[in-house]
Amino acid sequence: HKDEKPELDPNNPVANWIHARSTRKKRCPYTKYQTLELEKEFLFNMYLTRDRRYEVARVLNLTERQVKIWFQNRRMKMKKMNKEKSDSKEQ
Amino acid sequence: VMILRSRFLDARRKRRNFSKQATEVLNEYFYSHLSNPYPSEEAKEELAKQCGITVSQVSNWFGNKRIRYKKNIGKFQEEANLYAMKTALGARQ
DNA sequence: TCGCGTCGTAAATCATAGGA
DNA sequence: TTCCTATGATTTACGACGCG
Repeated sequence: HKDEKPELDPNNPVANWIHARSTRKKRCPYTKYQTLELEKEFLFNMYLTRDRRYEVARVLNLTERQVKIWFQNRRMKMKKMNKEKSDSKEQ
Repeated sequence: VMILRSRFLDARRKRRNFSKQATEVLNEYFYSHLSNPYPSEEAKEELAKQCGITVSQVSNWFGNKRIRYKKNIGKFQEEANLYAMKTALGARQ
């Protein structure tokens, strides 16, 4: 499977499940300010240019990778919200 | 129609736990696929239909169930045995 | 080959439903 | 009513894979 397998015990039902690598950064909730600024930027444009990404990361004290991933996640959230909206309208 | 609509909107505002029957269906699938509890998109749609919830909610349920089960297998042992027995009895019909 | 896109998920955290 | 804990939803962070 994709992520790491910490267990090698074949009797462990969890052995073949997907597991996050131990090197993965622990999730760190962003501050209200960081989230608000990211949302404002997203409203301005759903996709970041290289320069905007650098600038947003600098101002919010996040890495460019974090900003890139935040936008990816935000687009997925928007997609999900749109789907739910259309699902509830039909039938 | 408007009643159903407003009921749905209310349900979104205030989360309700799933019905006992829905939880039953989800647990049956989970424990009978314990070595690979990752339902396909089609399976999720079928489960959603059976449970009267959305596909997203099915995904959430499996995500929560997998991590909570993994975090404390012992706590779920009794439940696991119950559904294993239920599956075994069902298979004989 | 790089680099950013989506998709599905892990794991942590949030919010609060519900029961003792 | 007042705590808790269980449960459903949301938020970060990646792995896998696609495409230009």
